[in-house]
Amino acid sequence: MILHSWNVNGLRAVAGKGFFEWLSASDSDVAGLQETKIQPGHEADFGEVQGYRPSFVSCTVKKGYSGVGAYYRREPLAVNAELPDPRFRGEGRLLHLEYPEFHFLTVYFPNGQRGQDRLDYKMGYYEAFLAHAQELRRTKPIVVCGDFNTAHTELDLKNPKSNEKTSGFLPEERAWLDRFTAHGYVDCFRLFEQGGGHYTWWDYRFQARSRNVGWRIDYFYVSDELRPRVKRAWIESQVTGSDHCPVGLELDLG
DNA sequence: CGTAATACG
Repeated sequence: MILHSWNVNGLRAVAGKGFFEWLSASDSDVAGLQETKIQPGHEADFGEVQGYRPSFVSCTVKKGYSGVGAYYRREPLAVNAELPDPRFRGEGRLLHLEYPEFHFLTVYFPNGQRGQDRLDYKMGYYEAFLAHAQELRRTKPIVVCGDFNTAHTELDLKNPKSNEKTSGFLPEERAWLDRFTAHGYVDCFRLFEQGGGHYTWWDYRFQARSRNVGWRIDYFYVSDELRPRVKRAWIESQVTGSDHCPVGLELDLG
């Protein structure tokens, strides 16, 4: 089973820059998307295509903001939107597809760079998400992918020193990823690659991408019950169209 | 610099 995650930074924009060609060639069973920026009611513009069915969670509080979704060719048992905690509903940040073998969660975690209020919201979202994942995990294993908006270690961004006070590499944000992994969620990419220089996001400014001045902030984590099933995890850094690139996971479900 | 609406990342 092949899974993908991609922060597309506007589905309308990437649709004109090869998104559906990428999906068709991806061999993906489920592709989770973040920052779709589709408004409520406009989901029909991005319907079934090439054997894939879509599901979207739009932001209901800001036009053209946030939003997550998925294209899948394997039908889920159930579909849910957003976290149960009412403080963290409405921005279109979580899509949950339930499959027989696991819960598939795709998430766009808040960006904390706009100010203290948004950093507080991000940290609160992290805690509420962990509680929700732990609750779901009581029934079956978890696969979670998406834009976590935090680089975990010094290996996960080009310039760790100069970003120690930047949201996305703050000690408290990194400490939450420590806590998350301590609960038994495995960073799948790191099962296969321990070196630095592997990134999933590059600033549009300063020719950051051509210079590979990037951050690894898009991840696949699995709860450790699934760790023996992880066959492959990778970063598709050659795929353009967004300031993020896709990441992939292959599971051997036997 | 870029998306999509004039804010946000």
